[in-house]
Amino acid sequence: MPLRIVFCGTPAFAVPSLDRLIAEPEFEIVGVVTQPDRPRGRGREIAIPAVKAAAAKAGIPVYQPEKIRSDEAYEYFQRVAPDVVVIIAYGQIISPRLIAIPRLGWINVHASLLPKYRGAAPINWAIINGETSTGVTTMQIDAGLDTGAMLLKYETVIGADETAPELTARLSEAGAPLIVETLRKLDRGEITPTPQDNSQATLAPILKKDDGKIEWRLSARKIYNRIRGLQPWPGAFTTFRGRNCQIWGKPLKPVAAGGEPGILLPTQEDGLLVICGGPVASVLRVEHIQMEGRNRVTDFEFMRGARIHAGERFGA
RNA sequence: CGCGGGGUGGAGCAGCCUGGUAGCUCGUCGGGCUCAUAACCCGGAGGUCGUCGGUUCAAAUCCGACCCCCGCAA
Repeated sequence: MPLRIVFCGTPAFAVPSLDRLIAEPEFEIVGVVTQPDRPRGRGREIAIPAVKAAAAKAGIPVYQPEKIRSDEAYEYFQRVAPDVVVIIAYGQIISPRLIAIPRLGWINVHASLLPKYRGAAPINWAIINGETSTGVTTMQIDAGLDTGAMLLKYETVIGADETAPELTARLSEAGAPLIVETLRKLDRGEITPTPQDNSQATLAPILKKDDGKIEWRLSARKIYNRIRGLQPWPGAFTTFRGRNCQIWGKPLKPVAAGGEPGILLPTQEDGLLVICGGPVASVLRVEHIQMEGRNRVTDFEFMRGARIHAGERFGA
């Protein structure tokens, strides 16, 4: 008898795990639950969740409740009667009565080494905080926010220049074999859940637009961590001549340059530099910039069109 | 019908409101200067001004439709 699984998930991060579970004969995906199709992005066009597309491709029935805590959704889970529910980046809180339904519980794949970075944006905050390693943890869902007992972990080094989308893709792939192994061992009773040490817990709250606003008083290194960690949204942005602009760049080693953080230093050899703060003054090399309404361009191209005057600055 | 900005020689921009010789920086080609240079000087080539239609004696510029790109918002 294959293990009967209901899979809950929404964005692309969950797809590798779903695909892997579908491919394993010892598991049977009896249903996929995902968020409703909703208007998204420019033009407010209705977007189909990545998980829905993947489920449809495999011919698995999809259920898209507006609220998973509704009576209707409760009845759905009772009727389908899974042995276990796998939930990855679904996007809604699960109520205790739902958690109680499957005999093996609800198993979550979380993109951090718990109890660090509980919450919606663990990958982004790990990079923003300059962590050098992170990972994926499988855990049992309980009533709290990513507080359940841990099952298996995968650890990996964060590349010095790795961006959030890159790390997301890697951890997404890493989650697939981990969830398979977790379910397999859980079914055989080969795993002892390990409670999280709450005293070590940290939070990774969902990103806000404002998190991307560049504070030029920070060190170039910290700003760089934000540039890497806040992709693809909200990105790291500032203002130039009263208009918003997205910034990509990296710290430049030592450059003797004083001045207020945010001041621009156009150079012919090293491109567009910006004075940053920190314990000692630091400098960020702007590699690419995108003014609102314009395409993303290199700093050299930007300087040609913008004609930067002495003393001009970002974020003024 | 969510809000807004933009598509101008190879690149980045100005010009549009207040229609009438298409400008600037860079690149490119030729020449000059220099020990030398991505520096400097002189000269040249290169543009259906996103597409279609309308108004006008005249449209990059005003009006309409469409295509593509981007920011906000999610």
